[in-house]
Order: sequence, then C-alpha cells, then structure tokens
Amino acid sequence: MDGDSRKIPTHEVTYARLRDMILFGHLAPGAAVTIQGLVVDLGAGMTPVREAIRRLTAEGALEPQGNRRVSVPRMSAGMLEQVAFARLTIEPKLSEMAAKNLTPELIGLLQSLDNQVDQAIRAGDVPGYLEANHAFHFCLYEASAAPVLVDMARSMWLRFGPSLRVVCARFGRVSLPDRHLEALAAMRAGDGTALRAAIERDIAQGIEQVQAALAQGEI
Amino acid sequence: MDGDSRKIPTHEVTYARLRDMILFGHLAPGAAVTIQGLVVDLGAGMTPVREAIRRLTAEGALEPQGNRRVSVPRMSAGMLEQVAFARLTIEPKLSEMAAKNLTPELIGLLQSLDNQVDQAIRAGDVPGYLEANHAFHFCLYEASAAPVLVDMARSMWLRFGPSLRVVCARFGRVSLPDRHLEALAAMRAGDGTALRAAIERDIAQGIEQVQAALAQGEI
DNA sequence: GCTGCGATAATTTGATCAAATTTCTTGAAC
DNA sequence: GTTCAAGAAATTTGATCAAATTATCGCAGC
Repeated sequence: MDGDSRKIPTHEVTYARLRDMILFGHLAPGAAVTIQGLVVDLGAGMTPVREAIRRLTAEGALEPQGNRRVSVPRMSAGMLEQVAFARLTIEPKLSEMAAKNLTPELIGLLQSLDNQVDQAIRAGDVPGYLEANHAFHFCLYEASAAPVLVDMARSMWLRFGPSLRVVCARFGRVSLPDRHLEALAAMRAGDGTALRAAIERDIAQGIEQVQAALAQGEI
Repeated sequence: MDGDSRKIPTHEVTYARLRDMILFGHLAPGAAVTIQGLVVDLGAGMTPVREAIRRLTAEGALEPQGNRRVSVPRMSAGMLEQVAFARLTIEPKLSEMAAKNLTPELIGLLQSLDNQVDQAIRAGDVPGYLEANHAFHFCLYEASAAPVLVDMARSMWLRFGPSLRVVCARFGRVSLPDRHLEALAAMRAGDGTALRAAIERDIAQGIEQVQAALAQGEI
C-alpha cells in the first residue's frame, strides 16, 4: 500500500508537486516561496522542501531575492523576449527531430492527448487544458530522443508557467484556433517540415497571448 | 567588515567549488559523485553538499544514475550534437545582443582577459587558459543583459566541462588560431554582425576539437 | 533619522534510518 | 577436491528529521 509510495523518495514527490504548481499557474508572479510555508502546505520535511526549491531555482522557475528568500519571478518584456527566442529556436527543432521517430502508436497517443485538449477547452476546464496541452507538447518532444534540448524546453515552460494564470483570464475574450490539428496532419503525412511549422505557429500564438496581456498591464 | 566570509552561505561556496571542478575538467566523465565523499573532500556539512549536487544535477552538469547515485555524465555523439546546436544558437545571439551594450571600459576588460588567455596558452598553463577563456566569453555574454539566455549558455558549458580534460591532452598536437582577436576587432568597430560571426567560429572550432577526440575514442 | 530588540525564517549540524552494493560464506554439483 | 552460485552479513552511501545557530526584517524608543 504505502510501501510502494516509499519507493519514490519524498524530495522527488515534493519537487514534482511544487514544479506543477509553478508550471500550471497556481502560484502568482512575485509570490514569496518559503521553506516553512511549504513544509506546512505540502506536509513534507524541511530537507525535501529545501531540495525542491533549490532545483527549481537552478531551473529558472524560482528566483532568489538576494536576502536568502525566494519568490516566483515576475515576467517582464525583456524576459518574455528571451523566452520567446529560446522556445521558437528549440521547440520547432525538437518537433522536426521527433518527426523521424514517430510511430503510429505514438501518433495515436498524441491524437488522444489533443482530444483531451479540445475537450477541456469546450468544457472551460482551464487546469485540464493546461495539463493536456503540456502533455501533448512534451510527448512529442520526448520522441526526439534529445534530452538536452528537452531539458531546455522544460526550463522555458517553467519560466512561462506563472504568466499562464493571467492568460487564462483572457480565455473568454480570445479565440484559440487549434494548431495541433495541423501538427497531427503533418505527423500522419510524415512531413517533418510541416510539423515544425505547425508547432512554430502554435508557440508564436501562445507567446502573443502573454505579450498582449503584458502590454495591457495584466501581469 | 571582514565578516563577509560569513556573509556568503556555505552552500553557495560549496556549489561554486563543485561547479568549477566540473566546468574546468577536474572530474572525469563517468566518475561517481558521492555526498559523503564531498563532505570529506570539501570539508562542508551534508546539507550544503546535497544542495550543490542537486543544483548541478538540475543544470545538467551531473547525472542521476537511477539508483539514487549521481555521476559525471559521459559525452556521446548525440549529446555533443545537441550541445553544439544549442551553443551555436544561443551564444552568437548573446554576442550580437552584447555588441549594443559594449562600452570602451568593457572592451578594455575583455582585451585584458584575452591577454590572459594568450599568456596562458604560451605558458602551457591549461587551467589558466580554461578559466580565462570562460571569463572572456561570459564577460561578453553578460553584457547582453539577457539572463535567461546566459543561464542556458552556462548550462551548456557545464555539460561541456568534463570533456575538456581530453581536449587539453590534444593541446600539444593541435594549433589554436585565436578567434578572440577577430571578436575584439569587431567590438571596437561596433560591428555586431562581425562579432557574432567571430564568436560563432570560435565555438565551432571548440566543438570540432571535442568531436575529433570523441571520434578517436579519446573520451 | 538612527539604534537596538524581538520575531521570523533560513542555515547548518549531527544523528538516525533505509537502501544498495560488496563481500563472505555455505552448499550443491561435477 | 574444486568450482560455481545463491544468499546472508557487513559496509558504504543516501534520505530524512529535529535541534541549535545565525541572519534579516520590522518596530519601538531615543
């Protein structure tokens, strides 16, 4: 029962939980992240919490404030520009590399993940949308067999995460044409170049959302 | 006043020391990195050592072995390809961005760092060369005011580090034309495009060194 | 406005527990 | 009698926790 929950160490679980909180916009930009706070909230010991915070700080998901405090970074225009450049460089490349390794089974899995994305959008289920969208992208990227570049993409998504909560607030106002359909069509056709282009447009669209929110001072 | 030795926390110092050991090729690829070993070697407590290892693992500088041990990653052809792509994407971009912010004082500092590089090469001082070369590149990159991309570059250099010890063994056999001179000339001329090109060639040259060593089974 | 005091939180240590690896032993088969 | 292998003890190393220490911040008093 709880014997197998013992298999996976506490600091890994704690890391995963804190990471997902950041990744899916549950933590506001600028919010303080304290060790003792997380010890209480997550019910973990001090050492696992420390490690989770350190790891995420190293990944750029959290920001040291100088005076040994840590907080969720605020997005600025400059940061967004850098993240946009990195994402638009790395992720299309990953897509193209993945195209060579896609099997019918994997494409089927990606299709079902995209169905979950659509379903979440129709249901207005924002957390569900974010998780399914993340799963879709990284399921594809991991097929690239390029762990170094996937790590870089993960870091960029973590820097993006806190801003998602404001983008979510725009959901009602802005339509989201689904680039994933183009991507899936390219996968089935075995067309790496088209897949790359579809992913590139998908990313550019997401970045524009955040850029617009930023310009309107919603972040 | 001199209480500043206590100002900077132990885990930061420990992190910096371990990072430099990796960055400058003092640790062999595949070598085991144990907490207790570092506790003895670095004379630090267990918690600071743990944190240093976690941070560096998150940065890709160390590799978990599955059975909760960590080791220095071995470079493979696939890894090298990914690191090469990332470096050749990020670092020329950083150079071009930095070009806009270079002051005469900064160019002077970079010139003196390059002098240290030359001096170390002439003296056959390998550690000195590695440190000065690193300082030159990141002094330039930090002028870009793009901390996100600089972090990515740092991570790539850390993945490169362990391979440097074998590249160093080739020093006697291979000549190293100095691309830094072209870079410095471009800086003085205020030519961002030329600076970008010079740095790109410098990086490509370094990668070719490792590629050649890898092909000959020296790693 | 500056200084010292108290509260809060981070840092660090050392001890203890758990997991994994290595080594040693034992027993059976040839 | 020798060899090999399975299993158990011992050692090494990692994980977690709780207590003691130290730094930082806010606030009162001068």
